[in-house]
Amino acid sequence: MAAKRITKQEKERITKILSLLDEHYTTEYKCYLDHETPWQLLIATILSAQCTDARVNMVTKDLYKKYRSLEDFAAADLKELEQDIHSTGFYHNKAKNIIECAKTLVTEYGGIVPSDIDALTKLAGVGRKTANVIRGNVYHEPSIVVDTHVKRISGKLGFTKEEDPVKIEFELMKILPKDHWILYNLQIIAHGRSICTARNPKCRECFLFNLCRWEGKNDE
DNA sequence: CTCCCGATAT
DNA sequence: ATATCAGGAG
Repeated sequence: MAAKRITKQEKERITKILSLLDEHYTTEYKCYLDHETPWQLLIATILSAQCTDARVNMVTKDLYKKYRSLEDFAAADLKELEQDIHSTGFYHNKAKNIIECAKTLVTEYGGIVPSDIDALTKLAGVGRKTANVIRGNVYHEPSIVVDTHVKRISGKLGFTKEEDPVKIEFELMKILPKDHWILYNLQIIAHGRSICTARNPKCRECFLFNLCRWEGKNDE
């Protein structure tokens, strides 16, 4: 794999951005989705598609009291589970996927969430983003999670011009140091929620203002 | 590319 | 009223 050629100035800009992110946000590998076990994080992440993590945490709080194991989810009644997760949206697909995913984990993986990217993405409702969340937060394997915030903000920062999440993932792997791969996602989510929001980003309050390449900066 | 979909902020 | 939220599958 040919290394992406980056100018010295660009490398310094990236280093400054990462160090400012470290300064303002967490440097812990602490996930924003509440969970006690790997399989709980997997289900929470499936539920998090197009839904705020605050909402997911409200739902999982009761969900994990009712369904105490993967076996419970595997044996769950579809309509009942749909009601249990209703407020997260996409509840038909999510409920169906969670049950199928739980069944596969119980019957084929002995109830253990795999760390292999291919094994993970074969599970129902688990795509590349969810798989990388598990790899990073459960197994601490360096991985780049490209969610809506990483996609939006990486583009604005000038880290990538790609639109496809997989291409963005590989671009970021080339320019970000490996020890920041997991952290980058967590910090960008925090930044994306507080300052670099999708609508009306608060560029004036942004500590990355002078390092950002976005041409639509609102700076009066 | 389209569909899935409720809750919330603007 | 509408855009957006830790996306994934057909």
